[in-house]
Amino acid sequence: MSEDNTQHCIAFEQHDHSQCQSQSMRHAKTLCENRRVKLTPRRLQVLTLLTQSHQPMGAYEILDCLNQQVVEMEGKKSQSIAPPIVYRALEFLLAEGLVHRIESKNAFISCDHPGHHYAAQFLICSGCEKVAELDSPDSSLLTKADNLGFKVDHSVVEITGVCRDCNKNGA
Amino acid sequence: MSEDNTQHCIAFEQHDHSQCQSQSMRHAKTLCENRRVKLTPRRLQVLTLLTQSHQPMGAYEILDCLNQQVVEMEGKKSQSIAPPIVYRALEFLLAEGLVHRIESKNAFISCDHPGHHYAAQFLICSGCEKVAELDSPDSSLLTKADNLGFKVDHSVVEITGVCRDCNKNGA
DNA sequence: ACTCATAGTGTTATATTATAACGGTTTTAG
DNA sequence: CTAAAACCGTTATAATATAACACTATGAGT
Ligand SMILES: [Zn+2]
Ligand SMILES: [Zn+2]
Ligand SMILES: [Zn+2]
Ligand SMILES: [Zn+2]
Repeated sequence: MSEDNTQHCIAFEQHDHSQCQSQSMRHAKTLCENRRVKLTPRRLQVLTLLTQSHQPMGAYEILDCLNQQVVEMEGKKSQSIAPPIVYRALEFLLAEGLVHRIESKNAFISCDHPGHHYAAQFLICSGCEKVAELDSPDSSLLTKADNLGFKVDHSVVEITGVCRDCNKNGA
Repeated sequence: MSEDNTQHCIAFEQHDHSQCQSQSMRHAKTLCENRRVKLTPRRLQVLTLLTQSHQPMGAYEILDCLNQQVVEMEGKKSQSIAPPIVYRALEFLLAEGLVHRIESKNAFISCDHPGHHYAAQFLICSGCEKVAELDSPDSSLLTKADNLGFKVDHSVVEITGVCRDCNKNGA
């Protein structure tokens, strides 16, 4: 059973995030082209916000950002955007595995590792509020479920605690 | 690593539930006495509902039951109970590990295995809507987190799929 | 028994998160 | 050029959760 224990949690580590972000966006575009699904301007706008922050955002937080951008673009005249617009974009992004929902925070985060989105696993630091996706999800749980004759559709794994950096600093 | 694979998920199995329920209640009472915390009438009332159903209930579903009971007791005259009453009872029961929150359903379920409530793990059947708590939670995930220098406070593990019975029947 | 502190309860109002329903516009397939 | 489907925008409302305040019961110390 001894799997590779060298996990990388990019969101907890120093990294060139502007490159990380543009890579995510490129990846998303390719993925949508390959699947013949449409990454429309709205969806792109929401995904861009999420990849930029690299952290969970609430639906209404995203909504506020969109409205900000509307003001900047069009000068304060125009109507403000309504919740369904955000939820619909999120629905698409979730379905394509480009975004995950963090159930214990009612929030959404862009996927770091498209490919195993059906079994994403997260570490959530209560110190710095950062959330990191495990890059090699643990499968022993799913195996156990399988042994019970349980056919897995989707798994939610969210571990809350204090990350290494916050442990160092807080001590 | 080869752990015991003989999981029992009592909520998915035939069992004498009225005995299961009264045992849970006895256990809760003893636990509260030992800890010198008060299982007040309200808290008892909410816990009773949850152990009776042995399934997740939403806060407002619980609220409706309470109001039902008020009507039965006092004849329809009296005021109806308000949300904070339920949420406060739940807050207590969660803190004592007598109840778990199912994040992916915004619902609450009584604990089958008081003792490891810090690391409960659930199987959620989308066929029969039953939810079962694993009686020996998998620890390999928590170990991985630990190896990353992450101090775990609380873990949420909720696996959605189709249980064995529903697989049989649905095929 | 009196007094204060604390924990529990009840009530009102409101915040936060999410969806239903409808109509218009754009895209796509035939 | 249509007709169907997908997408978008808007209004209204549903579902979930908490803030704030006042009252009551309990308990410890005097
Ligand atoms: Zn990054
Ligand atoms: Zn941290
Ligand atoms: Zn039972
Ligand atoms: Zn089932």
